[in-house]
Formats: sequence, structure tokens, C-alpha cells
Amino acid sequence: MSADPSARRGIPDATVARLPEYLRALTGFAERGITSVSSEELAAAAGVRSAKLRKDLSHLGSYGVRGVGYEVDHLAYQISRELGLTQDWPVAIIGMGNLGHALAAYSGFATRGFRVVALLDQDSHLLGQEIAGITVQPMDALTSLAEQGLAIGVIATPAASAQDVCDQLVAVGVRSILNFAPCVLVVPEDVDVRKVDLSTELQILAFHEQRRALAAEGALEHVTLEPINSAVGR
Amino acid sequence: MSADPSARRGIPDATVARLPEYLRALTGFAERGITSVSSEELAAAAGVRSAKLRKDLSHLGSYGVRGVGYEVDHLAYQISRELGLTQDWPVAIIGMGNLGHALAAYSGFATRGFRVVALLDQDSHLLGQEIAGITVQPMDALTSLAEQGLAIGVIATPAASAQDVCDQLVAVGVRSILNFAPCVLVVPEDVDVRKVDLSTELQILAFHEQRRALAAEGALEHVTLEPINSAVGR
DNA sequence: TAGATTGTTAATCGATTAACAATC
DNA sequence: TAGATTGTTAATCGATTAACAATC
Repeated sequence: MSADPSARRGIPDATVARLPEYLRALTGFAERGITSVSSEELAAAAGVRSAKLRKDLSHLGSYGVRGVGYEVDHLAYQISRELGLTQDWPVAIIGMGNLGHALAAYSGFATRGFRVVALLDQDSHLLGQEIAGITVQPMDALTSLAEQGLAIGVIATPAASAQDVCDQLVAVGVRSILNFAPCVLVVPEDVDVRKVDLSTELQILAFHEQRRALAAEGALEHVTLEPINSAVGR
Repeated sequence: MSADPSARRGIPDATVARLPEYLRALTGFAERGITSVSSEELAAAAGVRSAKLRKDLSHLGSYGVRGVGYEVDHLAYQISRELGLTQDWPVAIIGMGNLGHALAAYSGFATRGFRVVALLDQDSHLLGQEIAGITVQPMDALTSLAEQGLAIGVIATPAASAQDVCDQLVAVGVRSILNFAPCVLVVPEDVDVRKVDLSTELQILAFHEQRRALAAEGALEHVTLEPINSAVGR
């Protein structure tokens, strides 16, 4: 691939999804004072194979040195830039139940690149309460928040209100939504919804757990049970 | 595919990951008193295309009726059975910070198939406290829990303790782990780890958000911006 | 039977992997 | 130069999709 940055286009979704993990691994190396890593070392830390890592990085540009490896800080910066973490994205969390409360306090938001600018709830008796140093506002506040710039909406309401809240976010121009409610959201095609779903994850685990149990009792005679996971690769 | 259930083998990972969504959609239909659906209707409710839904279901067996559709209750049962939800999986949550607290109270666990049997924390001043009706126990309790049967461990500790907790779970025989800590866990290959990671999801959103911003200001001249998401398909 | 809809086929698309030429 | 490691190629693998024969 060309070294010309303007030629870098169309990074595969699967690659984008792994960049955060690479960035995290690089941060870990930097904290331990390591300034240079090979694709083999970085891949091991990120839990993938080195061929996949190199292929992924090749989509961003050519940031390694043959025979040497990657400079930790430089590669971390390039990945950060590609992910858009060199700027700040204002985030609003909607729904201040147990989950929203935990999210407001969660350090994941505190990572570089994101700033929780508002906590919203439609329940009037939560309004004015302070959570993690931020005052809970009513849903009406969305319009003025959007005017000040709001990039990401996090939906932590019950499933029954999620679509309504989503529609309100879309109406004020928010195009990136992280949905914790266990339901499918319908959005215009230029809106990006990602979903974090506990019970889906549990059910996927249950599937494999059952599979092992059946294999153990010999119910699946003709099946050799595949490794489900391994330290590298996935 | 054969109607013989013993011939149903090797359901693709991508299909397994969608089964919970189909099940949820079916539950929704059942609640509204709808007893029969076409692949078109069910697919729309689950946010996929009908061809994908039919292909997915074909891996489970032949549970539809040509010219008619699927019987809601029957298909829901078959998917539940395939996912292993017709039995109860004992779950332990480890780490009773904000997140663990929210998880303990979260209704996602209350869905059929899972039962939170223990809350654990290594912090001695949380011990004995009751959260969501369950008493917090020390990590030592893991051994006896495992003897009584423990299928799934949910790690809600800080990243720094996650690998240690994971090792303890693996040591007592737990082979299904849901990791909320932002780190890669190293496990034997017969252990299944799934990860729920807030900041990874945010970073993926940021990538697309930045992409839209750059496209809007014309920085990506040669790129037509692809739809990022749509109501159907993904 | 006529109309409807499934289950399957075959083509396409995208992701992964191993191997190695390029090159520090 | 000799050794090491990247970036890329090409083969493989798996997932998606549209179309349609099977069949209720």
C-alpha cells in the first residue's frame, strides 16, 4: 500500500474493531517503558496472530521498520489518529438506573478521546441529583446539548424506552449511538448504532457450555469438539 | 439439511451470535399474541435480511412450513434448546464495584437460563453486604461454589485483577467467562472468554464519526461514504 | 389448484492465514 | 554483509446474498 496517507481508504470493519485492542496493548508497553515492539510481541499482547496484526496495520500505512519492528509511541499515535481519538468527543448518557449510574462512574469513558458532558433521565425525581460530579438533567436538555456539540449518545434505559430515546437523539443530530438496552433500534442509514448486550453474550456462552456438556457425555458421537478459544487468535 | 437432529452439527459462530436476537424477537411476537410469523416478518424484527435468517435457521433444522411460515412458540423453543437455555446455568459475578453492582441488579441475568448464585469480592469491607438480595462472599468461596456447580464467571473487576480472577475461575473448573475488564485474558484453549468492552465500542463509534466529519469537510475527495448502518442488515 | 413461503443452491464477497520477497 | 522483521501476495476459509426449486 502507498505511503501517501490520502490513499488510505476503506479500512475493513474487522480491522477497525481490533485497533482499540492494539492501542491498549501499545499503551501497556509504553507504561512499562518499552519503546519498540515486533509484530510478534504486539500480536501476542493483543491476543491475535502476527500475520493478522501486520495485515491490519498495513491498512493504516507503513509505520514499521523492516528488521526492527514498530516504535511504540509512534504507532500508538497513528492508531489514535485513525480512530479519531486525537480529538474530544462529547458523550451523553441517557437513563440513570443502575447501569447508567455505573457507566457514569466507569473509567472507560475517562479514556482519552471521550468526555461525558451530560447525564439525562426522564424520571423527574432523579433530576438535579449529582452522579460522578455531573448533575442529572431532563430529556429537554438534549436540544441545547446538541447545539453545543454532542457526538455520541449512550442509551442505558429499559428496552421499552430505548427506541423513543434513540429517536430523540437522531432528531437533534446525534449519529453515533451506543445501545445497552436489549432491543434492536431502527435508525436512518447514516446513523451508527453499536450494541452492548449482556444477555446475548451469556447466551452465546451457554451455547458453547452446553456443547461441551453434550460432548462430555458422548451425545455428539461424530463430533470432535473444536477448541473454542485460544490465547492467540479468535 | 436432514431433519435428523443428530445430524445438526457445527453451527457457524456468526449464526450462533444472532440466535439470541431471533429469540428476543420471537418473545416479542409471542407477547403480542402472534402465533405465526414469516421469515420476512421475523427478520425485520431482528434487524437482518430474510435470506440470512432462513440460512441461519436451516442450520438448526427444518422448523418452518413452506407457504405458511414459522410457529412462534415452537421456533422459540427450538432456539432456546439449541442455545442451552432450557437448563439453568449458575453464574457468579466477581468484583462488586459500580459495574458489578449494576450487573447484580441487571435484569439481563434474570432471563430464563441464568441464575446468579454468588457475588464475590476480594475487598474485605464489602463482604457480608447484601446486593440485590445476595450476600457478597470472599474469593475463597469459589471452591465450594464450583463443587455445587458453577458454569459461568462474570469478571467485573479492574483490569489489574482480571487475569488473577480469571486464573482462579479456570482453576476451579469454570470454562465460560464473560469479561468486562478492559484487558485480554490468557486462558487454556478449552475455556471460552467473551468480552464486553465499553471503550472499544466507543472507539469504533469515534472512527466512523470522524470519517463522517472528514467526508463532510471534503477531506476524503475520492471516497463515497458508505452507509454505516441500516435498519435491516448489518 | 393457485398462491405463498420455506430451505437450499451457487455466486459473491470479505476475512484470515502462511509464506516470502523486500529491505532495514 | 548476515540476520531479522516488515509489508504484501496468493490461497483458503467462512459469511452473505439473491434466486429459485420444493412444497405446504
